[in-house]
Amino acid sequence: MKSKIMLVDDEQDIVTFMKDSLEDEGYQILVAYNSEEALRQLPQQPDLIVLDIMMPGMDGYQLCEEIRQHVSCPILFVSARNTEHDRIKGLVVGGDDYIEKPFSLKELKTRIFAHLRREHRNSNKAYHRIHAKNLIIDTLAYEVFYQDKKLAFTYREFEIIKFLVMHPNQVFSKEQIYEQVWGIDSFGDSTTITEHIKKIRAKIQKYDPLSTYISTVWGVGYKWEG
Amino acid sequence: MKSKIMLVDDEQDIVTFMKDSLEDEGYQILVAYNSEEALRQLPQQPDLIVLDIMMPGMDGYQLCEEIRQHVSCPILFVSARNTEHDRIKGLVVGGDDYIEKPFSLKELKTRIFAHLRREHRNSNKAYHRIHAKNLIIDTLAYEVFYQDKKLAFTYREFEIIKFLVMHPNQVFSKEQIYEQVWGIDSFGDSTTITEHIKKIRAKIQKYDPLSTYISTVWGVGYKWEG
DNA sequence: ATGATAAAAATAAAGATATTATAAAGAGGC
DNA sequence: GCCTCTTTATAATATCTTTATTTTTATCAT
Repeated sequence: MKSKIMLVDDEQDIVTFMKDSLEDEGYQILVAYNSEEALRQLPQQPDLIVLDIMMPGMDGYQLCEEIRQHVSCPILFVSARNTEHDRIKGLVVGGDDYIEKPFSLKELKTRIFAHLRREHRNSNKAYHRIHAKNLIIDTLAYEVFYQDKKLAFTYREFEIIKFLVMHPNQVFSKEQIYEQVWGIDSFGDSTTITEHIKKIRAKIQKYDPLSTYISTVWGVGYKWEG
Repeated sequence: MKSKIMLVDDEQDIVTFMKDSLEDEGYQILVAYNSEEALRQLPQQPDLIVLDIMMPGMDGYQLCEEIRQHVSCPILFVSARNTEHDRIKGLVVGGDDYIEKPFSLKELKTRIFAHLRREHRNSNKAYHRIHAKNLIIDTLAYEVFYQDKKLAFTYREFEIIKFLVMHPNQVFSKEQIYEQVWGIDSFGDSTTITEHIKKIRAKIQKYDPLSTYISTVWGVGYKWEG
């Protein structure tokens, strides 16, 4: 899946320069030569935005604040203005990074890469140990602990727990869970989820009878209580 | 909720300097004077890590890679080494930012704040939370809150609220609502909408008897007051 | 204006339906 | 053969829909 990057700068040469180079890396690029164009393209949901500060009309700072009303992706400022005050202001208005002009392409690329990787980490929640109430779920070792006791879950059970735990407070239908755990190309009856959930609940309840970990949202699905 | 920040640097003066200043800001601080200490404290799950590169024993780059096996929080490098190559390497091994020594406390604080804010944005998934007067509607968790109280809505009720909330101040006929919530191919009597609206109103009114959330437009339909 | 009338909406409660929980038996893999 | 997974049947609930009745609202004639 290609990441979408929006470049906002009134200097066409620099934009072209960045665009070509980033396209070589396999990114999909959206270009805007002023703030209004940028806002118009926002609905396309870029994964990252590179923003010049000095632009005619609405400047980069204002644009950034505006963008933040709608989108939470990383925003990198690029600017020739380079006092500490400028850098701080960039971060204050909602930016995530600040690169001085002139910059090397290599540094730009690396920073973009680092930011996207972090977004990816976040969406993946690649933590390998997740604490959830009184449980600790080790997604690599396939182990669940209640305090020092190890709870024994089967493969499917664990996969279900893992999936839910990684997206706490979000309701998933039986079908969604089935698809996630069994794979998109599996065909089978997702009523088996009900049964697995029951087993999971029973095992947890044995150690922690008071808390609810997986709750049923009637007519919708199941949800991990975070 | 205080954020937990871990400082890793072998220069004790600098650590103390940062620690005092960050504690003033209300952060909770963990201190490590070398990489081993840092790793030992990792299970305490800091929300952000500030990392010096040049340290005796395992250096900052190696430590960063090690940390990344376990934890996905933002890592800020702080270093006197300041070539482009150094900065890039920091990002490559999994860092999220690079601050040159000597740095101003103000810039350090601002960057820390910006990173934590981003984490917060990500974990909050604020896009799925709609604020409407005194209610907060969480479309992923299928939950509605009045201040801190959770209101219990059934599936259909929730879907109706969700639909109306997403188009505030716009009147929809019973048929339109029915079509939206039940699906275009459903056939049934949309008088059931009346009943559901009643239920919704009753539940909200229990907590907020003064405001009107859903108003009736006689002969036309219902409307969410935005 | 006023009151009668008709239409729409609100209410209440019972009946019907659908979803989930439970239990137990059967199938499949190592 | 044992463990896990899946299926099936049944029970328990929560939810949805319908119906009947009352109330509200708008319209219109007087």
